[in-house]
Amino acid sequence: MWVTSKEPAPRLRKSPEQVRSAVHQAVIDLLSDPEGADLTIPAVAQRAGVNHTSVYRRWGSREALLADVVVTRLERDWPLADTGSLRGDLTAWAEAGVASIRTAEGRLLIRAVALSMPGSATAQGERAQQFQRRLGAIERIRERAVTRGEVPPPLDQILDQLVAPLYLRAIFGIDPPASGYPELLVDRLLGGTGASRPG
Amino acid sequence: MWVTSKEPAPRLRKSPEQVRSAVHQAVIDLLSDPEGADLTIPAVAQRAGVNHTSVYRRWGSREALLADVVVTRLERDWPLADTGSLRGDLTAWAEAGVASIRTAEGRLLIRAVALSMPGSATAQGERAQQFQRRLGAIERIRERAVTRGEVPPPLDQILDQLVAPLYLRAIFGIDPPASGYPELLVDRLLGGTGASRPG
DNA sequence: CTCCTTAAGCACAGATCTGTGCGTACGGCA
DNA sequence: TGCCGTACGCACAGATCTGTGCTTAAGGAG
Repeated sequence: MWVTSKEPAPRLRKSPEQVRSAVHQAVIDLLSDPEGADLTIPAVAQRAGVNHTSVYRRWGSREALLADVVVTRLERDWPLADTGSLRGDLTAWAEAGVASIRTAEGRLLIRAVALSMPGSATAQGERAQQFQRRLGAIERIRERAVTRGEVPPPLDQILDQLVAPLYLRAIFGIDPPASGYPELLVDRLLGGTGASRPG
Repeated sequence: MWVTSKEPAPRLRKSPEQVRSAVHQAVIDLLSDPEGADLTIPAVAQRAGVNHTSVYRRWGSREALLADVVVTRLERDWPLADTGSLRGDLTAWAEAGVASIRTAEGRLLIRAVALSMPGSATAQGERAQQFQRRLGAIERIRERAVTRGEVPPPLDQILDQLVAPLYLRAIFGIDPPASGYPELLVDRLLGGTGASRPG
């Protein structure tokens, strides 16, 4: 009894880059697509068309994988602009954020920033630290402003009035006002028209 | 070969209320205590000294259990005050929030509000809706203000300037400024001293 | 072309989670 | 006191996740 085409199954193998790309996309898909798919490593691997051991060995854990995807995509989709002024930089940053929030993927990524942090209370310092890294863009904006001779608001205030609204809306899926939102936030932060100019 | 004390193991059983209480506390403990304990139902049950089937049958899923704990505790720890004025109500609400944020348990609960939502993008509407329920306090504060003849800021603005900073700090474990923070937030929202008085 | 390092795929197994059926303790009620 | 519904604990089992050892394909260096 012969089985036709008994070739030993070409076993086509993906290159490391293909694996990386496919797995990343699979994570996004699983976060987006089904209702409450629980983003397990076998599920990701299957969706990516990759053996699950490849994922286990490369990333080690679900947390690490998620963090990798989030950092990679967010740094690509929510970049740091350099417009030459504090107000311009903050507005550009907020605009990029609003644009991200308006896409399903963007909301998922920002939300995952909160989820991907180590979940314990003991690790609260870690979480703050990781988040601070994500806030590197804000810090650099402030530093550039100082170099220029501008006086930026303290980080706490930027957190409260610019970062927090964007993150809250992303996490809970609340649409931002239809138009002028980035400018509105920056105006509230810096004052009506241009209050942050040096003396 | 006789085994000494062959009594059939008294099989001491907890009452439903004891189970509920022990399980709730176990969830809090597991969220707080270890590094990255993953809050599985067996783990919760073991920590609570309860059979895991009890948890499965009563709550059904990890998500439902977490949501139950969060709602119960938050409504207890972050209540809604009635001070007789919009400014007073908002300040009291913010003060309660800051107090919660300063405790490890409070941060965990608020953070869990975000985590306990159904994780899919499709269910974004649901998440917003659930969050809106948590915002019932804010809505009631606004309604009472309107009844009094005051003109409260739109919900969006309260979200941006009062709710978002508190939630962001809770989720990412960023300590609020040492003193005067609730008043600071409310002042930014309503204006320096008492701008929300009716005409 | 050959060697060599890297990493993907396969087979297999232990651990853990999830869920079901059954017996029975507890509290309320007549 | 006896009956009865609720729901807790136990035993057991299927599914799924997590991880290991091995083989082998792919790409670069000499």
